[in-house]
Amino acid sequence: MANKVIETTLEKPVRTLGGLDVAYDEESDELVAALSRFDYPSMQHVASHTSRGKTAFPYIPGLFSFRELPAVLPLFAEQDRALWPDVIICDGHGRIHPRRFGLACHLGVLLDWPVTGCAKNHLCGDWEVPAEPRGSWSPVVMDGETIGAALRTQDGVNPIFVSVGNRVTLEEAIEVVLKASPNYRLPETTRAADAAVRAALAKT
DNA sequence: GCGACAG
DNA sequence: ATCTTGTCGC
Repeated sequence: MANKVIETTLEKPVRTLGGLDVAYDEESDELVAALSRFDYPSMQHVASHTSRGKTAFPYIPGLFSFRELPAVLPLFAEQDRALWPDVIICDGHGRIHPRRFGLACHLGVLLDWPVTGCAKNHLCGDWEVPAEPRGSWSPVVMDGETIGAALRTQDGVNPIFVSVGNRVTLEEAIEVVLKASPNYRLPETTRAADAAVRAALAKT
């Protein structure tokens, strides 16, 4: 499946951005997935919608997509492709993965759509701490190949990990994620999706 | 054998 | 991811 990842420049200018996140309720084995939508590059929040499901796979590092994708896919199946955000930002890695096929790649290949990975923590690969200023980044290398970047989205905060999911270049992924993170460590897309899943899970 | 390990 | 008090810093 990793061979099906297409690492190319975006085909059209980005006008909308999407963000994904999932929240769980261990007690009921229920989970909620959310897709947030933003105008780009204005980063004005347009809307967020959620989908409920049942946990059916445990969390295993390296097999993350098998846990979250079943809950995420319905968010796209319910919509016309023309309404999908131009670029989707996942809350997990893309090519930064032992088999170079993380959640963002898996979703990107299944949808055949531009997707970028954006994780809060390191999974694999060697990297150096980037310079302090916002926008600084350093490559994440594995087997001599650059598979992603450690990106500083705000001065002095810990870097986040950006990597190609599908149909974008690493440089484009870094630019989009940085512009989507004007005020906080995480992209507005991820923050909005996170707020949506928590709110939905709260009223259960 | 030992350490690392997205959410 | 989720739980959960106090604490440090702007």
